Parts: sequence; structure tokens; C-alpha cells
Amino acid sequence: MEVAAIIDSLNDAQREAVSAPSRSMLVLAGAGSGKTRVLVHRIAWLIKIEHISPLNILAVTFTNKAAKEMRGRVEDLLNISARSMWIGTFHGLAHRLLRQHNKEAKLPDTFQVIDSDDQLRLIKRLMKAMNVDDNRWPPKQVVWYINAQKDEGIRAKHIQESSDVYQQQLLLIYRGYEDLCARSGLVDFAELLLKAHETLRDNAELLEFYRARFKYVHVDEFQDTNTVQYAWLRLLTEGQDNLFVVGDDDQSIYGWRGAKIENMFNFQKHYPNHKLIRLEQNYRSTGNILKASNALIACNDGRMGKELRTDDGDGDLISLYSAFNEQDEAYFVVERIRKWVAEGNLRSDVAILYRSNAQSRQFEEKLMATGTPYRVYGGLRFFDRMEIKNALAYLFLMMHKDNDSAFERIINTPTRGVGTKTLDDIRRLAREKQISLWLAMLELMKAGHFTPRAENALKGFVLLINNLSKQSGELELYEQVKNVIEKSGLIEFHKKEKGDKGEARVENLEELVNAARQFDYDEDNEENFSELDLFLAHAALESGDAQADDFEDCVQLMTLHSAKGLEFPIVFMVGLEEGLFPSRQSVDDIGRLEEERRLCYVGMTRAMKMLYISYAESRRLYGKENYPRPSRFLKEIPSELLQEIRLRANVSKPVATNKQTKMTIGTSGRYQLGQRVRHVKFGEGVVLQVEGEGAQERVQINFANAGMKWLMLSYAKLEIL
DNA sequence: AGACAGCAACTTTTT
DNA sequence: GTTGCTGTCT
Repeated sequence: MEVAAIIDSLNDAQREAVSAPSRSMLVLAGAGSGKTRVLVHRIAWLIKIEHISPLNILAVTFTNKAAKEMRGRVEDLLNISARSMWIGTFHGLAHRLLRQHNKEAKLPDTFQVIDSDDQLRLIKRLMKAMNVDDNRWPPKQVVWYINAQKDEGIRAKHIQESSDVYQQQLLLIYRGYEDLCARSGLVDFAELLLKAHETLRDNAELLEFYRARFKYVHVDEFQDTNTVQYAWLRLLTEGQDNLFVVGDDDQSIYGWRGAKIENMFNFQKHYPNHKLIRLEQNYRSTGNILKASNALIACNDGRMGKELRTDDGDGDLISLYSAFNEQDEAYFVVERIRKWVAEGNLRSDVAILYRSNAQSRQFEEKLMATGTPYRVYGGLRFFDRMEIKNALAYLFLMMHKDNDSAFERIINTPTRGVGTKTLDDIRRLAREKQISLWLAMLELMKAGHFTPRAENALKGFVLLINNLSKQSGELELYEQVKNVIEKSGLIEFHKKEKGDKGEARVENLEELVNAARQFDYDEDNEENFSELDLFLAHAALESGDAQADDFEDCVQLMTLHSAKGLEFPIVFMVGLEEGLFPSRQSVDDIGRLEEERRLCYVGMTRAMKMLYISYAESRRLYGKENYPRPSRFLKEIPSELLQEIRLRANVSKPVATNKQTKMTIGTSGRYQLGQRVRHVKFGEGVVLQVEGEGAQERVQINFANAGMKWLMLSYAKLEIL
């Protein structure tokens, strides 16, 4: 393979980044500028042109999806297997590191990764045991506090005792939680990263080894790294000057979960020899969409500076629709989609992007009503589902009988007559003697502590778990899973559930068997861990991407956050209202407001051909009617790039921006005097008067058959003729 | 054990 | 307005 194959398809800036003599590099990659491409080609360049062994290359991403894609693309480009190359998520790589060096990490070799759900349960249990008032210290906030500390690299021992009762209690819980995890060999997500960092930091030999091994370190979405992640990267690359990062400060939208946009600036300080390359050529969107996006993001301060451009034409103007309420907004969007599809286009070309999940419902209802297939992203992932976690808990428990969280989860699921009293007794003994729940249960049984009823129930349970684990040796992984879901009675249990909920759960359980069958044993295995153990870790680390669902052509619904990295020919960005987007919690803080603006920028730059933006004059939120102002972001888009859409005749005219007075429905011309309309009950009529504003707006209509009526626009369903 | 009522909560999400 | 959790009742 020659140079040309790797470089020919790139533009100048991309080429410069890909072929740079090895050293640190900051690629400031705008939306749609081909950043993954640069990363992939860079790796190919190193291997093929500079003859670097894949073993010396490390590439880190945030999501499993991105990691998988990168690996796949490197393999395609080079036509080799990239197995020996470390490509993975921060968490995945940290996990691998800890498994391989669990001794240095001071972890038992059976340590288990717990997900956020397990973490919350654990905290709840701990707090109960500690007698903490969960009104004053809501468990969710406690978890948030602990994770935030860990993300910053702060252990409980680093935190000063506080005279503030609230703070002090948090600290005590943090301590207790650390102890508990250490005792039971549990590692949460934040812990993976922190522990991986500490292990390298405190083991000179290990650190030397990995520094020598990873001569080339690459990071995707660098703007999303948190403190510990960046510290880990620095540790690995210190004195090596070999950190190649790709990111976009304008797309940093995860500050709220610890991402430090500052890392981009710090990088420039910490790696003074780095080269900075800007990728500003955009291959995704039309000129107008880019102009609008550039103008919007220019309102942020302290950017690294970047302006997207395209060689393609301006394309259509951005369409703005002012709906009178959220119903109308949904109606508008769905009508446009129908039109698009009727013209012979794909539904999957269309995305509806919203700020908060709660907004999806309106659109779902309208889509459902029109029989338009759609898919909502987000929500529960496969491995997060209750029934799946229950099944996994059985697998956990049969492997590791002293895993208390697995025990708690399934001791009475499916219900087998183990009540609160029984469980409390077990818990008490376990705490007193510092032993696992499983052992405590056995001891109490031996002592004849329980009533015959409870005794029987527990006997059945012990027998079940013992049998399952006895059989496990002879069975394939998927057979074990199958065995578990059948013998445990989980299938039976969910079959009895009413509604299609139970049915879906049974299906999911069956799907779990498939997941086990497809599980690639070798992929993660360098040490001699059992296949089942690795499968369980896999389940915790990989949430099971949106399951390769039906390939049905459907409209895509998702939050702006989950749209990052994706692109669609048509994008509807909805709910551009003050208080919703930007969200109310963000408007008082300039930093958070700027993050909202970046989110808006991310949303706009998802659109390839057409971008529709809408807002509602009136929106029902938490059961109350609201009359929000249009989002400030609308005013930041140059008005000449916008056209206002009218449902009726598609009249377009520039929108007046920078004005406090917005157009009210009454005067916006949607219902003009003389307008012919149709009402579901009253039939056809003519509008004679309009009065009021927003949701109070009323129209007087003379119906041919029903006579004169006053109707509230927000309630009446009027069709414009 | 399961059903139901009363209660607060409620941005964004990957691992 | 909807959801999810808790506590109480049958």
C-alpha cells in the first residue's frame, strides 16, 4: 500500500493531520468535517507508511459504537485485522487494564463492574444501614455527589471533615460506600477510570511498560473528557509528546456530567510542541445551514474559533414554524414528514430532535395516528431492562455466591415467598458477622431460625442456585443463559404478567440467549477469565446498543444530546422556547447557557439538506399551560436565513428578529377574516372575527349548517380549507 | 403478595 | 399530566 491510497481522498487540512511527523496534535474538527476519517486514516498512515506496529497504537473513544466503527474502518482501509490494536472506550480499556493488573490495582481477581442502577441500589441499602434520612440526602443526589468526586479524582480521604452537617454526611456515605465496594469487590463506572489512573500512577513499572507500549495515543471527542480521563492520558503520554486528539469545543455538551472543555485549552499548555489543525470544510450541510450555525455559535465567548464552510450551494432557507401549542407543532412536523414521504423519500431521512424526552410523546401520538413508523432513541437500553438484569443476577449469583446485590435482586424474584421479615433477619446477621447475605442465609437455615414456610422457600432457592452452578460447567454460555431463564422461573413469571409488557419481557429474555450466543469470547480475553464472567462484564459495560431492531424505514426521534455524531437529510428541531431550550435551569448561568447554545449548534449541524425549527406559543408542561417566549437562539440566527412557514399556503417571509414583540396568532394571519375552515362537528364555516392571544385566542365562525359559534382556538380542531 | 392510593418530582446520558 | 416510588390495605 502506498501513500496515495491513504491520503488521496483527503482535503489539505485532513491530509496535513494524517501525515504529520509524529508528535502531539490537536485537530479542531468542526461538525461534519470528517474527524473520524482523520483518525482512521492517521492510524492507517502510522501502520502502513511509518511501519508502526498496531501494538503500539492506542485509540480511545467514549462509546462502544464509536470504538467499533473505528476498528471496522481501520480494518477496511488496511485490509488487516486490527485485533491487536487497543481500540476502545475509556471504560472498556480501564476495565481491561484492571483485569490484567488486578493485583497492582488491589482488586480481587473476581471484581465485578456495576452499572449506575446497581450503584444506586447499593447506596440506598448502605444509607438504610447507616440510618441516613433519605429525604435530606436523596440517594440520587448522593450518587451524583460520589461520582462527581471520583470524576475529579477525589477520594473520600482527600475530603476535609466539614462542620456543615449536610456535607459531612455526604462524606461519611462516600467513605462507607468505598469500604463496601472494596469489601465486596465492586467497581462502578467512575471507579474504573479513577482506579485505572491510580494504578498506573502508583506503579512505576507498569507505567513504564504502557508508556513504552503505547507510542501513539489517539482520542476521539476530546472535548468530552473529564478530569480523570485527561489525567490518565497525560500519565500515559508524559514526556512522550505523542497524544493525538480530535475534538470540537463547540460541540461540548456534557459539561453537566463532568466533561471539561478546559481540557482542550490545557492540552495546548501541556503539549507545547503540539500542532493545531482546524478542519473547517464541512461535507454535510448546505451553505445556509452552516451560515446560521456559525452565526449562532459565534455568540459564545472563549471559543477556540472555527468557521464551517462548504463548497456546495446555499440550499434552502431554514424554515421556522410558530405553532400555537405543542399539538399544533407536532401536527405541523408530521404533516411535513408525510409530504416528504409522499414524494417518495425515506422516513429514515427525517429526525425530530428535542431538548427533553418528555417532548417525544406529542410527536409519537401524531405519528401513530397517521400510521407513520417511527423509532424513539434513548430510554432503557437492552442490558438495563429489569428482566435482563434479573437474569444476569442469577448468573452472577451462581458464579459468585457472595454477591449481595445479585442476591438482593433475585432472592424473591420470581416471588417465592421470601418476605421482608426473612430478608431483614438475613441482612442483620450478614452485617453483624460481616459476611455475605448468602452465607448469612445458610447459617440461619442451619440454626433453624426460620418458620417452615420461609425455610422451604429458601431451601428451594439454594437448591436452584446450586443446581444451576453445578450444571454450568458442562454447558455452552448460551445454554447456561437458557438454562437460567427457564429453571429460575423468570420466563413463567413474566408470562403471567398482564398486558404486552410481559410478552416483551419474555422476548427480551429470549434475546439474551441470542446475545450470549453471539458473544465473542476472545474479543476481550487475554487472561483466563471464565467466559461467563466476561459476558457479565460485557453486559455492564456495553448497554446493548439499541438492539439491531427491525430494519423498517422509520422516522427518528431523539434528544439533541443523542443526536450528536449523527446526520439526517431533514431535521426538525422543535420546542425552541425560553425555559425549554435553553432550559430553565440553564438561563441564569452563562456557562450553562453557552452549553445550551452549543447543543443548539449540534442540533442544527445535524441537518444535511433541510432544517426546520419550530416553537409553540403555548405549551402544556407538567399539567400547566405556559406561554413561553421564543428561544433567544432564534434571534441569534440571521433573519435573512430564515423563512417563516405557514401551513396554509407556504407563504414565506423573513422573520422579524431582535424584537420583543412576537407575532401573535391572531395577527399572524393564520386565521384571517374570511378564512374558510372546517370543524369536526360543525362542518364548514367562515371566520368572521378573531380576538385574544395565545391560548386565549378565540375566533367567531359562521358555520353553514351549525350557525354562528365562538371557538377557542386552543381547543377547537379547525382545518384550514 | 398483589393491588391501589397518595405523594413528590420533573433536563440532558454513556459507561 | 405523568411516572415511579412508598406505604397501606385485602
